[in-house]
Amino acid sequence: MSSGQRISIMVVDDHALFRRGLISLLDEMPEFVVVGEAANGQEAVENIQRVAPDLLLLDINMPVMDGIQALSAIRKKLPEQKVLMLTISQNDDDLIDAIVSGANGYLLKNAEPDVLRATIQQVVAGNAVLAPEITNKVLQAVRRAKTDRGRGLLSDREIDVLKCLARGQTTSQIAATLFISENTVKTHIRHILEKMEVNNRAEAVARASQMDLI
Amino acid sequence: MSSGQRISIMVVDDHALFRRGLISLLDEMPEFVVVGEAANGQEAVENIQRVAPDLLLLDINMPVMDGIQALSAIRKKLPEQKVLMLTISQNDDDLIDAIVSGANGYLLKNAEPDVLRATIQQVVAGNAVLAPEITNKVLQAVRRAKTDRGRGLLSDREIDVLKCLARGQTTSQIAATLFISENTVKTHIRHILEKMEVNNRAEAVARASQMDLI
DNA sequence: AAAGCGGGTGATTTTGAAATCACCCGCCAT
DNA sequence: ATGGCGGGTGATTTCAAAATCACCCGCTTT
Repeated sequence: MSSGQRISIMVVDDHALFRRGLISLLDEMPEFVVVGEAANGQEAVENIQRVAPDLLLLDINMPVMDGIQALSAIRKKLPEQKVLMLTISQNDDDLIDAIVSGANGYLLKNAEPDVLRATIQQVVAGNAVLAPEITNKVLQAVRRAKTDRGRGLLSDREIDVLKCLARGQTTSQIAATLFISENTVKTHIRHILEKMEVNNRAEAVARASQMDLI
Repeated sequence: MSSGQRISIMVVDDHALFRRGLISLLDEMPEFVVVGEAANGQEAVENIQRVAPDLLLLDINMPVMDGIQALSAIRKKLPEQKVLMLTISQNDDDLIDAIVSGANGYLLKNAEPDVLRATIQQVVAGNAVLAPEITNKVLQAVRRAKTDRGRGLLSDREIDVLKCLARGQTTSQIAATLFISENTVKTHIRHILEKMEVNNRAEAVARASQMDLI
């Protein structure tokens, strides 16, 4: 789409009244032109190449084929296609699935028309845009992922030792607390330092704290 | 801060000219009042409780103590403190470290004043806000994390089998391809279905494709 | 000089996952 | 009835990580 031309949009939603209302709204905006519509994901996948919109507005919860499956299929066929999810779902799994499947944006249906307009323009311009509440969820997901990765990195015993370190215990105190020898504690600490790629126990504790491991 | 009052801000940046310029800019905005400043993370940590701003504007690359370390320390002391990173760094590690350490927003120094104004208001209102380029990076990080988790979930052999399944091969064809018995292939498939929490091989292939495992 | 501390190298045993395979069953097509 | 297919249960061997411990060294404090 060259400079000055209108952005072409395809709208996918199973609720006819919502879809048609949205199309009316978009048609009233001089920057956009609605070039296609579909009532479920399967229709979207079947028609998108023929319709060739600049941007696909895609609901998630739909019959026949949901928005995530449709997105996956579309992403395979059209790697550069801009897709903006427009849904009521704030469900973490839906959100992560949408992102993993290649969504360029995620907006909630409670957004104001002006927000939709600005978001469409941003996404077409190459930026990822999330609804504010969704951004919070994504950041929380990133934090959880880091904590989970950390937990997967260290064994239960190593975490035990790390917790003792965080309480300021010495090697011999930790040995007494966990009923193991000092030499065992030192070996666990060695593995902790290796796995976390840090140089000493203070750094390990700082890193573990940051990762919510302890 | 009650309705109608100005948002109080503390600015942390090691470059005096930038910091002072930013403070002038913020002071010109009727919605804000700058109540404190610091030239490094350590000063920020030391002073924030006394200063008690509604929002902390925090650079990352600073001497003495960087913004990430400061953020971690501040987050421990003041779990509800709003912190908006303001940095030039688009480095993935910095970004993830900031998020993991509890940043409420991440803005780049190339943002326009109006964007800064709107972002501060959004963050104080409880929303997480990221610069557009940063949102893209976060989404990519989420995708990578999912793929990495998938790779960590399955052994190399299981991935081999999954790739064969994706090519449409049958159990006996896979056995021939990998030089193992059909029974071995079936065991691998069983473990794949268990680990991915799916019910059949088609679902496993769909999920693996979505996760960029194959 | 000795004790206490953290950091380092090396070893052995145990444990659980990985990788292998056999066999059984139901369904469908021939 | 038979063959081909996917799904299921169970077993054995191998291997790498987990968990354990011994010993040595340098530094600091007493």
